[in-house]
Amino acid sequence: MSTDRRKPYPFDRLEAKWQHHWDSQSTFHAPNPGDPGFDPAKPKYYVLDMFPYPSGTGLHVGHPEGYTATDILARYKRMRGFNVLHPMGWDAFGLPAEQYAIKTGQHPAVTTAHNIDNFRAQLKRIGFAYDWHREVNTTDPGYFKWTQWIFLQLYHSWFNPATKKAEPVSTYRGADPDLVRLAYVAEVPVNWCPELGTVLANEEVIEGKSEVGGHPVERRPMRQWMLRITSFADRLIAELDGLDWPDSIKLLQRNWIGRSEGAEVIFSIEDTAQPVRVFTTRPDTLFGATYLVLAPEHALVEEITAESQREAVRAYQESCRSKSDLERTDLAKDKSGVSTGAFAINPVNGERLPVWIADYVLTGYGTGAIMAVPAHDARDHEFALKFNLPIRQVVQPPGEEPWQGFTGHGTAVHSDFLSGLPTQEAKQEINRWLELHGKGKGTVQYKLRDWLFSRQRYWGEPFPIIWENGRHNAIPESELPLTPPIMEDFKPTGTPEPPLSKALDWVRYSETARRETNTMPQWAGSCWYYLRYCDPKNPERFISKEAERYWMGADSANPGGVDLYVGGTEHAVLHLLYARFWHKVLFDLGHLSTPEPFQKLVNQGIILGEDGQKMSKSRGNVVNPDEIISEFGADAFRCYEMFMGPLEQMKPWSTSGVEGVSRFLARVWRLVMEENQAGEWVRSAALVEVPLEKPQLKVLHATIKKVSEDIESLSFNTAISQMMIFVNAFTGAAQRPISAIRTLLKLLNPLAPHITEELWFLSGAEGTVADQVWPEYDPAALIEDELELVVQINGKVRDKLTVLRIATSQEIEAAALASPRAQEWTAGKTIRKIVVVPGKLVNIVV
RNA sequence: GCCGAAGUGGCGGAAUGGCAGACGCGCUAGACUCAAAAUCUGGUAUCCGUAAGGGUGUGUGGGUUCGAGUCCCACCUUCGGCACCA
Repeated sequence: MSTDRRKPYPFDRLEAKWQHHWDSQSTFHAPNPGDPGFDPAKPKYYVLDMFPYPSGTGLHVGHPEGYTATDILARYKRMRGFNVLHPMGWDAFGLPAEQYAIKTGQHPAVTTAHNIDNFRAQLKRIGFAYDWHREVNTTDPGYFKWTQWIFLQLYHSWFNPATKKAEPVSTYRGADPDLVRLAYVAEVPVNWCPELGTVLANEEVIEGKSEVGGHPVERRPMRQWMLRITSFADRLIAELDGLDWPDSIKLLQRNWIGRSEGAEVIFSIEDTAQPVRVFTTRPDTLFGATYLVLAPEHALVEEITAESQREAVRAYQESCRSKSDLERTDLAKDKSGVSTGAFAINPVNGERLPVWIADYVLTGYGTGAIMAVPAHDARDHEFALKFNLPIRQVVQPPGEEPWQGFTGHGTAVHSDFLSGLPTQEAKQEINRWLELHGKGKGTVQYKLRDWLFSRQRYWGEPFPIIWENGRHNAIPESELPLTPPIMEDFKPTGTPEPPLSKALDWVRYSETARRETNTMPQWAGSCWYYLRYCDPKNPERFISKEAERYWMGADSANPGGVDLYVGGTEHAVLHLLYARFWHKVLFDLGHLSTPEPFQKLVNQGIILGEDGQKMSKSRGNVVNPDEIISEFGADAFRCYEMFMGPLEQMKPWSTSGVEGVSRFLARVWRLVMEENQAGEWVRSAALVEVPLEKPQLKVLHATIKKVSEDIESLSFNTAISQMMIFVNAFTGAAQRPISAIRTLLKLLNPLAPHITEELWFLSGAEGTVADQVWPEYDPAALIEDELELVVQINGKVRDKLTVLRIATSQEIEAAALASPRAQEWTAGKTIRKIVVVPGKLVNIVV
């Protein structure tokens, strides 16, 4: 494809012109309450993109998919009279910048600034209607000052189980507030990645390897900052209900939080003072327990292990410790474990149960100990078979299924006072019994763990914390922002000591106090950026009360929060969960007016390469948006991305598809313009002020209706189809009514803003399209006097019939029966039934 | 293994239970042209038939209905997520 091929219309010139116009006029600046130009009569609309990490490789075609969708909504709502907040910014802390910096010796701040300039230029080239006055950057001290401030809110708060809310830690009545803070320090087994020189969150470890780079990850205990997100588990589940999110994403979050109801049961251990607590979701099977299993790391193992087993237990613990997570969680492997030689007493019947340790029991979940019921649990069953432990039925399956290995609900058997009860009732009964006898109680467990919040990196927000005499303390708010030290060498130390520990002057806070040298994870900045956009330059607060109430608050017409949030599914769990958590804490503390940040969420599907495979450098199927824009223009690029298919769906790229959309835009161009003898574009002589013919009127109003509805429902592909139908209908006309063409320009403007502005101007209209009011359709124009009906015989189309719109069912029936084809098909047959669907069809059943 | 989403022409896809395949790509014929590109006009699921017309057809098999791509049941395939969570 030659690049000097003649352009179907001069998009290169006109796109640059309008981008400059929007920039210089601040066309899409949204005023806050109190700002000049603010109109309190206008409703607000907050439409948000997931801001990008400004990588060195620049924008790929996946970014603009979601960004174009929100841009269409922003421009559409603006024409509908809304005050639209549509901002963009940079999630610029993070590992790649730091690693690139280490490789090149350039400071990450330098490369980050360069990458941001590149991203901004690329986005402007696509013509997005962002309010660039509101740009935020998570690495800007004016921004991360407030990230640190929010951390201090967490640090100074606790979750009051009585009120189920975050409260200032001063309301805590216990002795040591450090035990309950939402931000706390703990010695926890963490995912240590030697290659990256840092700890990773569970979420950042995929199959025992780091999500970034795929390096091996091992577990080791380390002192870390944690955020008590588990306190909010119930609310994070419950408050999903009111959100307009895809059900699949809500489900993903619920599964991630992983709430399960069950019971804690207390087993005493022979010859030991300490009892073992186990968690089970099937307390109804307590009579079927034949042994206990503790996680190898369980605190009681040391105490209870019999002398004879001490050696074997120690060896097993050692082998587990050296295993990577990958090996340990490999499902294909055999069950392993050793006996401790100790015996537990089943509280319900006094039986002696051997106590084992095995790595299929995890330290981090429940109590780190289980009662094994091999008859009715697949893992226990496998373990019992391998080690020849007894298997005892206590549930009778409802059908013909064999009881051994049956894990469903049935009826309790061989279970004393539970026998005969259905599983549900048996659970309640045994919970009552346990509580009555002080042997346990019903509890709830979550898969969600507290959020491991510290990283051993340079390029992140420093914690506003100092250490003195082994105790941590917050620095005063007046010392924020706490900027990282300027360092020549910010390489990982190779030990768990973070790079900041090398900046000795910075670390030294006072004679006796030292700074915390960990930094926050990349998630921190993205947890609240949507709030900062509302009031991006405020030096006094992270967001002013007024701005928060206006953009995020609820009113009678609006449940509050961001009105539309579009981004990829890769953030369906972590980012959205973390941001909701912070939002709830800030809400509880009275800083925000609604408990949920994102009212409506839409996930765009990923764009595959032309070969139907995931785009990747190694496959060589990556599409560069810059090249597409150079060849076809930004409008064609935008429209093609929207025309590919439904927004949420995964779909392959097709460059010839871009050509098709480009042809469509060129046809729009030629509705208004034509070439003269000299090959210059001049206003078309066919464009005149004439009244519309009836069929034209119908197409026009059908198009207004369809495009309006389709934009509201984010069905941009069919909106474009309808506008193609419009263009096809008007292209052939000898005289093209100027009013109808201008209406099309308004409808097309949100999708293709440059060409429509230029044609608006060239057609001699006043002002700009962006400032026009969105057109309304006239239902009367869609009504025809005569309708074409389908005549079916036994559900098959046999004829067509034109009837008056006002015809009665009887008249339609008669006309259908009289039609020649119906006569043929019904000849000699009995008519059993006639179904008339007004405006659609007649079905004759013979 | 569990959970979720999806299967429609050569391709991307469209279709409040009511004419399956809108719109676009590709292909194809024609117009314009010395010619090509571009542009414009028409055709394009499949089988039988010169045609008129008819049969078949939305992953597979059943069902509900006057009527099913759409609703119900079972199954197959693909993709995504979680994964020894007791």
